[in-house]
Amino acid sequence: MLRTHTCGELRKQDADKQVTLCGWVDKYRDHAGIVFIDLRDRYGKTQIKFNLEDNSDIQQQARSLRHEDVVRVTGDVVLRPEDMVNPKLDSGDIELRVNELEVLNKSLTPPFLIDATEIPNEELRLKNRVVDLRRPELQESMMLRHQCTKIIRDYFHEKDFLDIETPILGPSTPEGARDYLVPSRIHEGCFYALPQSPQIFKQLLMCAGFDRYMQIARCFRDEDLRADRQPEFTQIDVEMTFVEQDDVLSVIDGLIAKMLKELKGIDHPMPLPRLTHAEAMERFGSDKPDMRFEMELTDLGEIASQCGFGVFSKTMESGGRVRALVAPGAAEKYTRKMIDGLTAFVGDYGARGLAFFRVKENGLDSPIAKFFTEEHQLAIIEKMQAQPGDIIFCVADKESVTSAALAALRNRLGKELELYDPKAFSCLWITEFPLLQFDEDANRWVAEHHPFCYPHLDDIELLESDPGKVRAQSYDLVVNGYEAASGSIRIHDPLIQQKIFDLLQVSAEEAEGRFGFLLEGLRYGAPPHGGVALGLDRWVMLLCGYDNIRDVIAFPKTQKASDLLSGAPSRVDEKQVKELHLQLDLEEE
RNA sequence: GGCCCUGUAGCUUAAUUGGUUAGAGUCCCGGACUGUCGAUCCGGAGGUUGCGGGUUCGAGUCCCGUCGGGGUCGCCA
Repeated sequence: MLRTHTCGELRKQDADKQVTLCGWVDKYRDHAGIVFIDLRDRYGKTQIKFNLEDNSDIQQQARSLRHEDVVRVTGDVVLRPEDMVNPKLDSGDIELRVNELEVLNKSLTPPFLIDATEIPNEELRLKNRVVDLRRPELQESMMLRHQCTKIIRDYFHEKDFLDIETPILGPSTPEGARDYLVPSRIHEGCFYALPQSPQIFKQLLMCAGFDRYMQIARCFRDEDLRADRQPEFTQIDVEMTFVEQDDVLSVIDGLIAKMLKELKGIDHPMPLPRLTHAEAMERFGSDKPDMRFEMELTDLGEIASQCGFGVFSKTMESGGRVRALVAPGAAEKYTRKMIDGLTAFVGDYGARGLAFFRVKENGLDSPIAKFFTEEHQLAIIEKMQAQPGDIIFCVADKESVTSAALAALRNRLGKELELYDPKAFSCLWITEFPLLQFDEDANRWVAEHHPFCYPHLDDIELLESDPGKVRAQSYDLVVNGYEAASGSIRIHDPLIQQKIFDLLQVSAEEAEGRFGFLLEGLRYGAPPHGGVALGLDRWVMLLCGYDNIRDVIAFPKTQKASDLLSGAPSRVDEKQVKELHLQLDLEEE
């Protein structure tokens, strides 16, 4: 080793030792006669000093050191004078009195400073990711990510799970997200697809008797990006044999308890609370409600039907709904102009308007209050359990719009009104998702989760009579309003699997062609099985307290799915294209 | 595909809302300084205001287009 110690480990008790450190020049303070440098590596910082009286040659050389130079220094650990101790530094009791200096690599002037209190814009950071990754925030998020996967691997190992790898080059499957395709050189006109998840392969591992499987698996989806979505991301993929839903959930409960305890010192109530999909939609308008605060939706349909406000009564007549939420103490904080902003905001979710009432001691204050009798006003206040100073926001529309708009409004108000501790964690399971959803455009049923979910046992008969009412044995883990895991009990019976494909209008022939290898697996003694996949990136993001997944990925992609560091994706040689039997149809420049 | 925000020295930003030579901090370069730790002090360099066009006597500022970055709706089994 070129060093005897790291920059983070020297303490009082190391005084008088001769040591060698390597690291980056973090800060330098040149006083002519004495030069101080904070030397940095991933373990911490140690102040090193060059005294003119000790060695004028080395001291002279030290004066030319600049940010990010890489150096190796040897010297004596000395206690700092008592009044020169730096309490901000873990190693602040000591410093290194250098008597040998080797510049391992002189750095160009970095595009931005590592210790900057001002964070450079993200484009620049991504282009210069190597420098960016030296920033303490990213160093910490990478370390936390490692701790996280370490805990996960240990946990599943202790519970007899096997880590088995599945193919990256697989078949393209028709349902679901858009695939990233890889053309085959050997098979003309054929393509591999990168996995959207190892779903089918892990089911086959269950069929093969591996009983308990886990993998930290990279997944790829060629869809548009979001703050919490990257085209390639990492799942903690889990599958178990001879289990029911409760078994899967409690294994994950144990993992979450361990992660929150060991990484954040949090004792989350266990088992994690559960809510059916139907109840979540009714109470929060969302299948991923942020449970750090209350603010539930309330149905005002009864009053809306009777009132004199045409928008409300007509919505009810046409089979829509009028639902509302209470923004506690918002009456003073939200001006008319700000409420107009909220109206535009819910417009993004399809709501054509946002009715609001300021709650007073003896009634409601609103441009539309005149359409409501005193009796109705009091009934609304009673029903909403509103207090003077609150604002009641209502959306009247078809049910799906009231849900989407009010759920989004709830999240926004919760944040703006500071209704929760941003450092808190609140997890819950959402269960019993609908198995199918009717796609109006395609005029057919599509799988809500994926086509391998086992229907709820009580609903099997509905598959024929009323497919939209069939609940799946599926579940999502929601953390602070983010979908942090998702899974289901799978179909292990090829006949039921075929029935689902029929409903999805996937013909037997097509199913055989696309999923034949799964169906075949199910035919040779497939055991009941089920599993779940956790979004690792999102978990690390939440554990770090970030609202952006890129800060927990070493080399992330931009919203347009390019890597500003490597330049991917990029054009390739015509020769490579030809070898793959492809022809590019590009516009001439 | 839609909507919104954004782009000014290497970096973080200001520019009195269309008005003189685009200002500051930091970084960088030079000088001073033997106990700093956001070192301090003095001096210097550093700008095609992303790019292209338009309106105007005059554009960093307004308009159109375009490129990059971000947020979001659709999309994401």
